[in-house]
Amino acid sequence: MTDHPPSDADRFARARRKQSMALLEDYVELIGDLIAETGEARVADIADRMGVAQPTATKTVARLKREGLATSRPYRGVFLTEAGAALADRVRARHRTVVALLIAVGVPHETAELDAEGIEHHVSDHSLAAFEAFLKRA
Amino acid sequence: MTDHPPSDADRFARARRKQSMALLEDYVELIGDLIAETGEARVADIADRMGVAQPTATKTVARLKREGLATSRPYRGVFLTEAGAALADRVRARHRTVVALLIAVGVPHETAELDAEGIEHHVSDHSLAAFEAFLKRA
DNA sequence: GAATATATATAGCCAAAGCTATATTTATTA
DNA sequence: TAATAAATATAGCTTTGGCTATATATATTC
Repeated sequence: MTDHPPSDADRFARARRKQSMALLEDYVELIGDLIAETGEARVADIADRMGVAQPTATKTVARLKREGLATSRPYRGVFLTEAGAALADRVRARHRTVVALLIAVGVPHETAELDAEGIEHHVSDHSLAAFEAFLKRA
Repeated sequence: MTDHPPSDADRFARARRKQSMALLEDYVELIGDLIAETGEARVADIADRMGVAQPTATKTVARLKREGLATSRPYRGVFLTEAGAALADRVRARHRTVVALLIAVGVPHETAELDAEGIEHHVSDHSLAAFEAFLKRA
């Protein structure tokens, strides 16, 4: 039971859920990058790299903390929890695979990077595995 | 000039713009489908197929009207403008191509349909052309 | 044609993600 | 160390996209 093909409504609901994760994924990946690059993730740098105003970044960091992905103390930098760091790693790997697949099917490099930014959040583990298999045999 | 490679902020801003179009694209496609299938697009049917409550569908139809994509009169069905119908056609074609590409690289049919729902909105015309070329020579 | 059922609209709520303006805290430098 | 600069936080606004509850209009059926 519960094995009927997904309805339109099911598919849309799924896409909405993925979308609500997308921003969190981008933030944890960026915070991981900043820590790797500069040793710390400051709210001002996060805002700058995300292309948003500083209070917007502050607010989203608060959401990351609520969701158990990051920690921070007032007027100090932002850090990833274990869960946040693990998510960042998965997101980074998925991003690379999506870009590689796009290039493999003929999308120019720069376009691949641009489109991947939105696409990656909607690629399931199932599809990701298929992409990796395709890239291996291509 | 203005030809430096896109920054992170540029890419994120682009993905945000695409996302804000996504819901409108889904609605016009669905409205087009309903009209094709049943001769009319009623708010109750739109809500049902989108998997949202009826007032949510009403509100989004209002936004479609504001954006010049649809028309409607109180307690009557919803219709697409020329712009709305043209968008629906483009969206439908893009959806088919994205599903076909996913299948071509080895993603199972049902997963392809599920993932395409979110992915399609972030596939640029440039990538779409590459997908079509790949499918042709595959 | 009046009663009932169905469909649509409206009111009012919530959370997310953006913004500007301003207060506060931390860091730097004169 | 006091003044200044820079970073962060907070307040308060907007739009979008959800929701429930309820009012109103249209359709149906007795």
